[in-house]
Amino acid sequence: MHAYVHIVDDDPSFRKALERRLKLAGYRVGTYASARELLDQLPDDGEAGCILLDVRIPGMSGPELQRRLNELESTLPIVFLTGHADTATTVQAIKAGAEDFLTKPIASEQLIEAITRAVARHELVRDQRTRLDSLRALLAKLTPRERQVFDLIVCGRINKQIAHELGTTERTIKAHRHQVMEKMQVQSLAELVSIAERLGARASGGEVKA
Amino acid sequence: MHAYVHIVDDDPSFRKALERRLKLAGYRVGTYASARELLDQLPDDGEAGCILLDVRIPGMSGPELQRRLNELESTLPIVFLTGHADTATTVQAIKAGAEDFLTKPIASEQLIEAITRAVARHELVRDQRTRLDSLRALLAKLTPRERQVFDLIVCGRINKQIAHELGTTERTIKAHRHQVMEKMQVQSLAELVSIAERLGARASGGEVKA
DNA sequence: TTTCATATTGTACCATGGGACAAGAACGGC
DNA sequence: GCCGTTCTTGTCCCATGGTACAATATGAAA
Repeated sequence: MHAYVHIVDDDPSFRKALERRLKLAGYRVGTYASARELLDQLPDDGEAGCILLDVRIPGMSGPELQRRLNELESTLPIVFLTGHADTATTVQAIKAGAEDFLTKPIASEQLIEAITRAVARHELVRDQRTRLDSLRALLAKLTPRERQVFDLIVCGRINKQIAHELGTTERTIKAHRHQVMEKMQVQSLAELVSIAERLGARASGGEVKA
Repeated sequence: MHAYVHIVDDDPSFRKALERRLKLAGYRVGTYASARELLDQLPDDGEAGCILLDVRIPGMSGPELQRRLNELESTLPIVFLTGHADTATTVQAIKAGAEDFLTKPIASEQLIEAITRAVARHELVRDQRTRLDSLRALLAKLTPRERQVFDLIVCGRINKQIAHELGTTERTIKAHRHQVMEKMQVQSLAELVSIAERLGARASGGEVKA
């Protein structure tokens, strides 16, 4: 495996030591002295890996970096690694999605274990993300009108109703509907609804607004 | 609000003090000296509330009780409240879904805040659970045959294919299909697929096994 | 044995979805 | 002005879904 571990810590000697340990374990390693540094050369979500992050670092703190990465929709799991763990910070970090929260000094064995878990999870969420992105890309290719029709279709409306709601004819809706099925690359209504559900792009609507 | 707070702690004086504090704040309170005690008179998930749980209690530990409650599919959020918080335990508890992890002594303000959050979340998950249970109940009312048809319908198969796969006629499938729509209380295929997605009871199947 | 739930099947008939074949109108960019 | 995209609409025809009206068969339960 060629998983990439990104170490963010302000202590150069600690970074070096960790880097050596991890490279021996077969990981590729990137080191960063600050949150800023990591953000500037943002690691590629595309390859499996994780972030080893100190809580208290100069400038942007570990948890702040975590929040920033979440905003950027990074999928890289974060393993916190800190000398001084207070409960509130720990709770916050895990709630915010951190994969783990470890305290220095840490036994290699434990560290590797945590990294292995993190990398494994990354592969899962990364794949999941990729699939969703593909679907989102398809959806984005719909024209505004097609998107309207899409929404009504997955709400269970029939062509006649859609035509009425959009102030056009059934024939027109059939045309749009055809385009929607084509662009979304599905053969059945079931698949279309399934996609809508997974994208959260449905209004469940059983009720027809009279 | 009449939210119910369930206190599990082996220290009688602490329980009493906490009980007083919370009753003054307008909560209804149940106290338990051990995990066993709480499990024996399992609180009703139906009314909003949460559990205040000490980590180190005689017999079953806090985290063990948490695991047990998860197995029992309890929706009551757990707020851990302990004198001695080690990082590993904290991480585990939050990962296992605990709402919060606080340390004694705790200021009333902070405690109430955590409880308020926990109760609010409980109302959400409880409602969510109720909705899912209703759907599951509907699904459970399908006969084995109807369930087979349901599965194939939400995979996007058409009657003809379903009939072939189940070794029967299209007409029969129409009958079952009618029953399925009736029992699941839906008017459209879209709704049916939506339900299947939410219950995780679908095989996404776009591919027809030739 | 009778009764009920389940599974099965048939014949019409109508509503809806969807494709083939064709084409007009509005709008923005080259 | 010409071209491409989008939105629009029509007719004909067939496939599929859905319902009404009926009926048979099997197995378990009363």
